[in-house]
Amino acid sequence: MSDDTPKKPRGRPQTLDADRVAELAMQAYWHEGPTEVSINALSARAGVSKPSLYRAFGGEDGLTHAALRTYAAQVLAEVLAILDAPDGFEPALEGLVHYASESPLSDPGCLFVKMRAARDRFGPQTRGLIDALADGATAAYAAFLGAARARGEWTGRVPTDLAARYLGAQIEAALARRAAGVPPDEVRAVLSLALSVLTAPDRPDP
Amino acid sequence: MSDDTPKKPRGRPQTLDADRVAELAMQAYWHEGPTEVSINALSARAGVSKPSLYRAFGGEDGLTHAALRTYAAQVLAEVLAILDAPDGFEPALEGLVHYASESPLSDPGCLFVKMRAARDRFGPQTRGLIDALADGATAAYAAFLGAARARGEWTGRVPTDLAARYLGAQIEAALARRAAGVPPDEVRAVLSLALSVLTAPDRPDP
DNA sequence: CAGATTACGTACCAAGTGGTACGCAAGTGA
DNA sequence: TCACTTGCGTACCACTTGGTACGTAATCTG
Repeated sequence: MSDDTPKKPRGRPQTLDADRVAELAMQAYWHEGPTEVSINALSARAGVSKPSLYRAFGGEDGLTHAALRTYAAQVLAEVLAILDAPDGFEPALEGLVHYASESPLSDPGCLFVKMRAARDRFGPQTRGLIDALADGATAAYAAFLGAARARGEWTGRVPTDLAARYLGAQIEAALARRAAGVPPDEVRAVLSLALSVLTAPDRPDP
Repeated sequence: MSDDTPKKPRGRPQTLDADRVAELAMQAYWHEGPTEVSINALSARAGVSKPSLYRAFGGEDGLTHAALRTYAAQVLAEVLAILDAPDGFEPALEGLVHYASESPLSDPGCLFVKMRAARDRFGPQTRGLIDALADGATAAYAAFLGAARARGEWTGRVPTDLAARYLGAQIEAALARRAAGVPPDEVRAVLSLALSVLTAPDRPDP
């Protein structure tokens, strides 16, 4: 037990900061679109030679994987934390709407949504991470709605699993429209209207 | 007055059928995604030399423009005709839902939606057509809803222009999800739920 | 000091991109 | 028949893509 021995490596010291590069790649993919940024451009912008990139990430798949991983840890986690807010159902939902429609954080859209849309342009690692994150998101939505229902804060008639998929679809659509340049207040108006299906009281049977 | 004189051209007779090529390009862009099909591949598949393509369409912009034009005349027109169906509001809406969620016509998604999403990858002609079609679609939605309201078939409380944008956004999202491989019945479920906002009777003030 | 070991970037690779120069084939008119 | 006009495709262009072979610089061990 102790492979944490900090024995020094023998050769030339490493000067490439992989985390910094991953962060930079994430920003580039996020703001300009993952299919619009080439490895050539990225290595030039990061001031790092291409072979160094390949050494650190093992190819384009590794790079996109690292970028999405960084995004998930840095942005998605924070967003999903909204759902665990202790204020209850409707404030949490309002938090989600705010994030997806008008938050500056979502002004360039959502890297995950963009990568999901271009899913089959990526390698196996990245695809796997995309799928895992997608599953995680819908699971989080389902748990959120299930808990709200259990607490009696949500009394909608829509089945929980459909509502979870619906919520995910609407958030995703809002983020896509945001990335496409639709003004925030219009995105919000449409999204709020869509989610009113969940929050609206049961309509009386005719 | 008469430039319809059918005087024969003097040189070599033209063998390239531009309409056929445009149709073929449309199919390729539609089914495989407009950014996934290169001019090289297209000219090879059409059995036509690249210079011939450039002579007929004047470059990639002209080709994508022609493809989208073909799609609009051949598919979009038919879809928008659903809105003019004489059966009234709800059947027309149901027709739209059917088209966007489960019709085999929308199995590969919608070329217009795909090109709109990749809008700034195209040249000025194509971009112009994309914008024009987008305006036309929202105008058609607004006219549809306005007419239904005037006829008293639609009594929703949502303002007409918001409802039009909402309808457009939901249809577009459904088509995008369909192209992404989401199963038809799930697309339908989500879309129906979303549109129930429009068709649902006013909820009584609490 | 002399090896051994490691990370570095220059300079390359094949393949693909959109786009075109140019010679040649196939017609028409005189 | 012969010049002229027009459409056609071979064969190229410069450039970008993802990816790598290889010489060299920088460090540790002996």
